[in-house]
Amino acid sequence: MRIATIKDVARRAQVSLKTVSRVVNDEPSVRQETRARVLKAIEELRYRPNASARSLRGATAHTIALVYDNPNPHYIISVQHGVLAICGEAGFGLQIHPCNSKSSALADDLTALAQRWRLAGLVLAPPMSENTELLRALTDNAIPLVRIISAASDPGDGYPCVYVDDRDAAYAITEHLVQLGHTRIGFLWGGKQHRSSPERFKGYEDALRDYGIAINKKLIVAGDYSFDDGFRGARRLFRLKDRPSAIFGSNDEIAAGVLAAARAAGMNVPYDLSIAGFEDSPISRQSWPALTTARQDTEAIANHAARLLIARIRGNADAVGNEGFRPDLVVRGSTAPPRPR
Amino acid sequence: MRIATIKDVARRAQVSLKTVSRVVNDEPSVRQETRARVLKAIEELRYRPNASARSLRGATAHTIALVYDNPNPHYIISVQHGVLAICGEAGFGLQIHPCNSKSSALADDLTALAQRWRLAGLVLAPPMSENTELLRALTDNAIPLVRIISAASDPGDGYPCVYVDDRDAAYAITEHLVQLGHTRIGFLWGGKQHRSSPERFKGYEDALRDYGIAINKKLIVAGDYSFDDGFRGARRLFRLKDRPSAIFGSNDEIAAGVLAAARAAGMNVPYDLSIAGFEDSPISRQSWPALTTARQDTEAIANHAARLLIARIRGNADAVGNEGFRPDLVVRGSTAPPRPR
DNA sequence: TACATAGATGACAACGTTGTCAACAGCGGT
DNA sequence: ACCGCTGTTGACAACGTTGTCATCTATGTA
Repeated sequence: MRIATIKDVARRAQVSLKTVSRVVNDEPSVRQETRARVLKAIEELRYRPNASARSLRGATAHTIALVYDNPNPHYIISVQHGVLAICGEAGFGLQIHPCNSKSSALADDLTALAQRWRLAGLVLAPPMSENTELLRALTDNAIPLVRIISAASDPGDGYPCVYVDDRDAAYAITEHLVQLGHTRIGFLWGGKQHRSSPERFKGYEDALRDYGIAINKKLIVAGDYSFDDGFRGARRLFRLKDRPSAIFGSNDEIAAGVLAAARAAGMNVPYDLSIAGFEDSPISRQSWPALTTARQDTEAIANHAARLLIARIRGNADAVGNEGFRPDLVVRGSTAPPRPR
Repeated sequence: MRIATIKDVARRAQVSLKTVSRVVNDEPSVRQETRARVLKAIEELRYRPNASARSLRGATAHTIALVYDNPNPHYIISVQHGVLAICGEAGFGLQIHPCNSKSSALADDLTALAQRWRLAGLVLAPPMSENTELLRALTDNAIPLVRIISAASDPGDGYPCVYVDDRDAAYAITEHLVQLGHTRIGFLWGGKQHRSSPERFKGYEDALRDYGIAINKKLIVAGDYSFDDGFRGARRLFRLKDRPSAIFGSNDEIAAGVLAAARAAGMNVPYDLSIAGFEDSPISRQSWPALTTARQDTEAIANHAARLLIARIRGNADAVGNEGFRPDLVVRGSTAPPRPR
């Protein structure tokens, strides 16, 4: 069965192509009666505008891309759904584009992608969103973009963004541990190329300083936002003469790794060791005990990013970022006061 | 900077539009020398064919959609990446389309989607792939599709598919438990609308029968492929007078729920209780002890589905499904011989 | 009555690409 | 010299839509 075109609708409704176009695009100056006739024809023929023709006529396709390189499926799916929801409302399509953030050809790849599909713009997830060189290359090619970054405020570098205050949330988590009575609190870093890592560390550092607890470098271990790194990092901390009584993992995966290591070492969480994560990903709820963490409303963040991008595409160059998303502390069973010595 | 079109290339290479088109599409009958001249111009102008124009000219866009309604992010991401890899090779774009498998408007939604974007075809993930009514509606609208299903062989109902032999793998898992010495083996069902659920149950049933162990209905609990159902189901089994010594959860989420319930009940896994899952999702590795499970190579399965779809789109209507994917048993720390009474 | 004004509608071109067909050159065979 | 072939190239239309401009009608005003 041939798919109906605007021509078929025009013939059936006894009007010109242009009038149908006007009805479809909700343009004014169509008589009520005419509009009704056209709508009826559209309905009867099950007419759907051809996106290819539309985008050929206009300068760009009504499609944006989501660019990411992040091993965390739950996070990515949330971002995807958040962006998709807005795309759906706005009549935009979405292309997903996982890629290698370390590739030197990234800028060329993305430019080629955008040109090939005449993409209207890009949403960049971390860590791509924090690669200034890339941002400049894309901007030089006049590709609209919005990025999701970790920062306390809009960095004001001219690249539009939606920002999440990881520092503040990490502060809250550390504060929670301190208030439980912990003073020896381990910290496991996330990946270095993610800006969220130093932000979260800063929150940890600031909280300790504010509560008058000295930073102990031995309690701080590098890592890469992975379960295995959490496991290894925890083992390293367990070998210290003076073990930490609490460990703050830079994300839930790391914290789950710490939990596994604690279990392997025969420790009883939270009594022998408190553990906190970050993100409120499913793994934090599906551990036993469930992990204290910081809830990030990733879908809302992605909603915001997509809305911002589409507003800019539509010509509202002043459309501005958010007032700042701030993850909320979620206290669960993995944290408790330290065991008295 | 304006994006170069085929016209610009033609002008610069001193040839006609059509000749450029021939070079771009690797058509024969272009002199070596001409081809080189055109390629040079393409390079210099960084020309990229406009996908919208191409698809407007042809019958459909070079874009397919992946349709799913599955709460498991790891599974979905794997399928996405598997499909994307093939799309990349073949020069196809991908639209992702999460949806509600229970929606009655699903067939209409998908038809509208396909028409609007002039999609070349659909890849359907479970459980959409197992909804015959939907398949018929799509086929009636001449929308090419390939589905990923759970079955021991191609059902031969005319809808092309890639199939995964869940029954066989579930048999292997059950056999593993039996061979460890378990005779009271609990089974937690997955979601009813997933065809994989009865398949996995069948594997459990068949193995028990083959080893002469009577099926005990009390040990079989309904569920929905979720952690929480695993938790609840396990608690129910724990209340039995004669508890199972092993529990087979229909997927890793369920098994992780069982593990949490066991932990909450103070049991020592695997000595007090053996637990097995299905899928080899990250949660199975990130539990402690890590879960015995069946490894599904989801990306390879998705690769295959995408290849099959694209072959059919390209006119090879006889392109046929796989020889059957069969998940492999992966033995980890969560299973051990039962404790002697 | 004439005239300006606004509202409704349509004709037409253009977006970038590819399929169809025609043109032309060079070649070997009659 | 003529024919028919093959290989190479280009002119042109068409895909479905929307922006531009022109036309036409009805209405209100001088």
